[in-house]
Amino acid sequence: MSTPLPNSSNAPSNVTSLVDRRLLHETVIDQLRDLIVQGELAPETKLNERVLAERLGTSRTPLREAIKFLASEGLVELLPNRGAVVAPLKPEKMKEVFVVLGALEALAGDLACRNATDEDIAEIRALHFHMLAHHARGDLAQYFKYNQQIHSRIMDCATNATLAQSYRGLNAHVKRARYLANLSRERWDKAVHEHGEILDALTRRDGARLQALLRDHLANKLVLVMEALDKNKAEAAR
Amino acid sequence: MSTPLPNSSNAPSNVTSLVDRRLLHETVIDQLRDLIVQGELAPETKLNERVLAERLGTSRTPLREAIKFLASEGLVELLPNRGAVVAPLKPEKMKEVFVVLGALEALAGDLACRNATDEDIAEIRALHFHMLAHHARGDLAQYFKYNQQIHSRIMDCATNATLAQSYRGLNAHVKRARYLANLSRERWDKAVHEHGEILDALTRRDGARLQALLRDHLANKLVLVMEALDKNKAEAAR
DNA sequence: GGCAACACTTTTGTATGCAAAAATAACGAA
DNA sequence: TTCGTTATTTTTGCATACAAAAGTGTTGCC
Repeated sequence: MSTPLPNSSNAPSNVTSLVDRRLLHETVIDQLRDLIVQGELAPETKLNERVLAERLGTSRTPLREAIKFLASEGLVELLPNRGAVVAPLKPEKMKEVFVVLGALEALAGDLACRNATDEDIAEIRALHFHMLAHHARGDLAQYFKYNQQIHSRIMDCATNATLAQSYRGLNAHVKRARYLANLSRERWDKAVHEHGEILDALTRRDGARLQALLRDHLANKLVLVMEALDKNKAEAAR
Repeated sequence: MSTPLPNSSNAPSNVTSLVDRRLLHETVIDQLRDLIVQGELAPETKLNERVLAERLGTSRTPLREAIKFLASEGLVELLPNRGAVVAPLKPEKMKEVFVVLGALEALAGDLACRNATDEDIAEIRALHFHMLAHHARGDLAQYFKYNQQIHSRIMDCATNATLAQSYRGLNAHVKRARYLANLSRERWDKAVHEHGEILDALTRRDGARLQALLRDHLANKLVLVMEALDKNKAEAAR
């Protein structure tokens, strides 16, 4: 997968190629995570080591290490003596994740109100308008992208790497459900409106208010995901 | 947890020994985590694969898988082409962890107030008195044990496995700092008093109050750990 | 003595090999 | 047919082997 820049500069050889310090099993972790989050590997898919290793152009050893890593993140489940599967998308699990995510985002919002610079907030406002543009155009994919970026920026403004990491891990689960969403225009408009309020609270640095807004925002998103999950299940049963 | 009833019936032998389904790399994960949390492997210790594998009576392959798993939990750090080290105990990191842990415990407390049965609370009260006993006796180790159990029980009462897992992961970091504590009697008494209030709030199922108490309790603990960390650093520099 | 270049050792990262467990297929009896 | 049993294949789990990188020591030069 695209060997990154095979040292095109004619630099002296003692420079231990600052580019490809990337380890194979780390790229495998990222690739595998992407496959799962993008839904390319559907929930409950069995991860056949031989096949996957070949697909990723590596051997089983780094792949197995990557699987263990992602197992700790919860994206895959380890079945003793039966390998691993992509973690199922259970409604019950989703509820749990959203509750925790709500607490983490609320915390991030509160911290962000204290720690964000005016430039940070300006940048989030810019992203917000980009998002509005894609909403107006009805471009869901781009909308999601900027939506994620906004939440991600708020998280960054909290300046708590540990918080950010916990968030990312749990958010990966939610991202998997994204493609199910199939947002109604009404819901979509509502979510956008909520984002407006979120931006306001952040601008006013009203931590308590922002906390509440983010929690609600997530609760609404949960409802959406649950509906989609139910519909999906109904279709599968049909 | 708890392998469910190891086949007490005299069933035919085709039942593949429900007891030792435990996989080697899983036991290695637990062993290694323990070594780190108990402080047997001090922060920043280089994890020599050959040596460690021998020590744990296994080969490098399962050990490396375990290391990747714990890296995702944050207990070890991966250094590209240079192996792995036990994650350092940085004050900055501790602050971060405590903030997140505060949010998670607060959430757990709130949920516990709604979901705990009266029996659950009775059991926590029992543990509380055990803890008081060990406090009275000045037995710090046993005190810590029951202290942990109480917090752990509250977490269980929240009945959110995802929350519990996030909590455990972060709490592992804190546990590592435990042996540094060197509690003054005054501080200790204060912590015990806080626990009394925590039990009260839980008994009255006052979620808002319990949240605040747990957050404060953790904030106080952070102060303690920071002092210990500073003292430790000062000694190391001397 | 200090330091740079080189050879050598150790350690990590990846691939492969092999044994045990699980999945699957083939077979036979009710 | 359907179920249960057994043989075969596949897959996993662990150990080992090999190559590349990092680490260490030595030599020679200033």
